[in-house]
Amino acid sequence: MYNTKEIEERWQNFWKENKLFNASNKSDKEKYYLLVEFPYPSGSGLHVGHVRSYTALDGIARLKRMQGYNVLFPMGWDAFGAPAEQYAIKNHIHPKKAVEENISVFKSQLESMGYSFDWDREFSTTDPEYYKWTQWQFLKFYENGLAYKAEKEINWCPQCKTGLSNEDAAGGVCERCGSRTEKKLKNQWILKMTSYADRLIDGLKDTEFLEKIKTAQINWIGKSIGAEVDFKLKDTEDILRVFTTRCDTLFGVTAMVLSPEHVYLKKYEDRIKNIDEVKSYQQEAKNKSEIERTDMTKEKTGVKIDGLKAINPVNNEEIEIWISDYVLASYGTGAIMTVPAHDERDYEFAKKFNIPITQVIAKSFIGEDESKIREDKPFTERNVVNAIIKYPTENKYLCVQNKKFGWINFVMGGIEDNETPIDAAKREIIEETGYTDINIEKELEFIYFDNFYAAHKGVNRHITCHTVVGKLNSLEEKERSEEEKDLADVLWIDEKELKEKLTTNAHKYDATRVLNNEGAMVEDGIHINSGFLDGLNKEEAIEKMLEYLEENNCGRKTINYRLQDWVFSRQRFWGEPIPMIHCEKCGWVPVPENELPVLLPEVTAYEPTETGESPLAGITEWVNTTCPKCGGPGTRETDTMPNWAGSSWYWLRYMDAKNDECFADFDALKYWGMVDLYNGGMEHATRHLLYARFWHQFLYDKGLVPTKEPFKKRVAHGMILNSDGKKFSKSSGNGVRPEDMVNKYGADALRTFEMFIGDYEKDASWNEEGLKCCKRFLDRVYRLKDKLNEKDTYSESLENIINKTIKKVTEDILSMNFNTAVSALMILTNEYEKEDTISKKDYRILLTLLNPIAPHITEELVNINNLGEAICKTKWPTYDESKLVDSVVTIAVQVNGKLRGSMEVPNGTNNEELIRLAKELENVQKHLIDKEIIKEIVVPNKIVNLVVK
RNA sequence: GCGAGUAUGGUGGAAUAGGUAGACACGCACGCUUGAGGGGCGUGUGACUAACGUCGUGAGAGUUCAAAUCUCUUUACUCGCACCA
Repeated sequence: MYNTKEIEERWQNFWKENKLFNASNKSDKEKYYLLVEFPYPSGSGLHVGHVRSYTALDGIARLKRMQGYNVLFPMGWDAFGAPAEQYAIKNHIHPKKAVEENISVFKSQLESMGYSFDWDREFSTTDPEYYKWTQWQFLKFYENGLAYKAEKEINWCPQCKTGLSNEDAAGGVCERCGSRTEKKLKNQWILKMTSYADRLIDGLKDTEFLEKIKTAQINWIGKSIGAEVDFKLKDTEDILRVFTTRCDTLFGVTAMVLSPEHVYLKKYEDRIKNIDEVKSYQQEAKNKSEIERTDMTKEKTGVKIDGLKAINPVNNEEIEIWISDYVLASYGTGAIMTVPAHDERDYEFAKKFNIPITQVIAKSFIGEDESKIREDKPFTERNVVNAIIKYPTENKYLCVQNKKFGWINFVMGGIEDNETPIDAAKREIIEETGYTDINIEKELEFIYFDNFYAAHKGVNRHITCHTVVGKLNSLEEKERSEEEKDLADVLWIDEKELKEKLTTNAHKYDATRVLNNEGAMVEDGIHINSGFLDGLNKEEAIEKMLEYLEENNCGRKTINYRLQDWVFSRQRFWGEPIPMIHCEKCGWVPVPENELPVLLPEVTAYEPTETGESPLAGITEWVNTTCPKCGGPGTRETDTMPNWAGSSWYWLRYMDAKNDECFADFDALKYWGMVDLYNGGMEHATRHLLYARFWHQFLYDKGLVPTKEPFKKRVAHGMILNSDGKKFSKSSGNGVRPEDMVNKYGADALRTFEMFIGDYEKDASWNEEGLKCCKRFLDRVYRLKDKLNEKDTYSESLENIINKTIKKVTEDILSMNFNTAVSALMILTNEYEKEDTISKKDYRILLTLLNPIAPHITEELVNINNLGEAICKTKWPTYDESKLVDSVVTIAVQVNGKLRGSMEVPNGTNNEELIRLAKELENVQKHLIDKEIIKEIVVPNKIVNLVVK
């Protein structure tokens, strides 16, 4: 019928020759900046996943251009980094050469898809003209004290022989090669990203990122507000500083725990009597992989330090100090105070090593239910025990039901002065239920408070509850007193029903604690055993404790972040050289700006070295240089930047890509401002976006860019999965190559299909049948040319649907609901097919609306049918509001909310008339017989509902 | 464990200021076209029922004249973070 290849090439050349998609930096038009993450030009070529997001934004770009915007829609290459280097090593070609080849494949693939990129602004992060400015910006960080060199334990991948950021080595596995990472000390360049932590959170307010992206970033930064507390180290001048979010629990501290890397272990080596044991534990921790260390299912380990003790600043108690690998060196101060009563991990540790557990917070049900007390009666204090007793053989629990009020609860009663809670429980069980063969196993560790009106004594009880747990060995019993029999019935309640049937929240709480076998008491409550904090709730207690700590100079309010500074060094060849020179006399000296870029030297071997140094370290003629400051001998930094560096400012370069005076002219930066819409994968929601925002915020602070934030709106496309719903992977060899699909069905069909495949934000499974159907749809559009008549106005019968479709397609594309936009165009096509003939204008409007998604075939059809100027040179259509209204509407008629009929009426028929007509419907009348209408509900133009009785 | 999200026919998915659930497709069935295949065209297609009807948006409650949509509870799956003190 038609040759897609021929048509596509013709129009791609037409766009190129006429430079139709080049954005101008000077224009009266309103600007619109669309950005897709620039690809990594890998050896495997373009993926169907790329096609999805590029087509989506291309559609928006084409539509916006036709709407009269000056659209910037650029493309470039993120070509530095380990994968390009690995690829080069594997295929024995220079990375530069490999990158060039890959880029040319990628570019021709992109061009064959018909994307409307402004190729005049293309660049690669590996171009010296680009990385000159990446280096220049690094120097700005350095000048402002935000780049520093530090000896830092890094994640080391023995396979790739390189240092990795925490991000690249998440979970103790190298992101690139999947091998286990080790820890290694290295002197690294680090960017002080943590000093922007708050800004990175606050700045989100100025963006319209997807909510889930905002939360992901906030979680990643992991801000937590707490306090530093200084414990005196007994018999020394030192203090042991810890970070805690719960300084209110300081009276519950029963141990201190240091991370195995803590500096005091070295410093006080001589005092530690069991230093050998400590050292071997440190060694063990070091040898463990990150995975083993962070495996939460494993049991806690640790060693008590014999010879060091800490002093609790609130009560001067001496506290034992331990080391354990559950305390991380990298967070807070690398040491913690242990409050086993109220922290799960500390509880587990304490149980394992028999560390005392001191309850300092008690759950309280007081004030929860005012109806339980009588305001006119006095309060009395009482100690009470609840007995949770299991049936001898089944999962049932012993309860009693009050005959007068119906309340159900566990056996409970007061504890007399000479009794333990266990004694009291036994006595009460015998009295209340008659069972005698009782085995109390334990008393729960944590008490709680409750209150109620004790009717038989005429007083309100303020009770302190102890809970005991046990079972009956047998159902042996003795007769209960008449009084008890009158008061309550004995019930056995199944484990599953327990929480529903128990009356009070306090007893439900007890049931939960026992059934779930709960450990630490982590809920909020009232402070006890806490000196000046007793009786306070959590917030009050934290505030008061902070005051105390500050007055006594032993602590202060502090904020901690999960986010860490950005390790900016890589021991690799294929990256931007870090433009620093080391001089024996002057230390680290920046390369003068006029000597930038520091070019990568030509080398023959770029494989990483066994020593862990960058391959650059071996090239003495490159390394040896003179110190820019004193003129003496100097050596160049041989580490290179991570591949996140080049992508941390690339959107700025697009604004003025050929500038050789500066990274981009300030007027150009001002003209384009924020990226209006930035699309990329969810996998970049934290790392790339945070690095990019950090970088941009810094440039803003230095007055180098005009906006606080780089991106206004960020969206994320769903992945294209294979037909089994799994990720495409190289190893399983199930990839779909876009060029194969283009050859078979054409670029337009592939574009249309990937837009129709489903919700843009959700993952979608590849299915070639669906692609065929989209090709069929385009064929149908093509065949409509046979119905053309000579008229140049909309066909009257189609006017309404045409206007509706203009509205729908415009809104849907701009709101990224591409699937429903395609669906609307299919519906319009169906309508056209029902007509005997269609006008030129009818046809042209369909082709125009379809153009952003299928640009080649639509231009071709306009051209061969003499429908006027090329679509991409014309205005995007607007709809006529007055033509959107249907003259006749269908009204659904319901009786009691159930559909009983429908009727066609003129639009705007009044309510009385609608009700009258509705009642006349045969099927409706049937349901009105012998019924009285009590309510008539009308939603104009939609529904009539008759409520009958 | 914490955080976020998702759940609708045989399938992909439509429909949320609450208002005819299943648009548009795929698949399937039947028919027409064709020597046949492919392709095209047409009709039908949530379940149960002979039918009137009844049921139906993961499950269970609730609010309402009316719930896929709002509230509460709950299950499963996906993603992110995870011994973060």
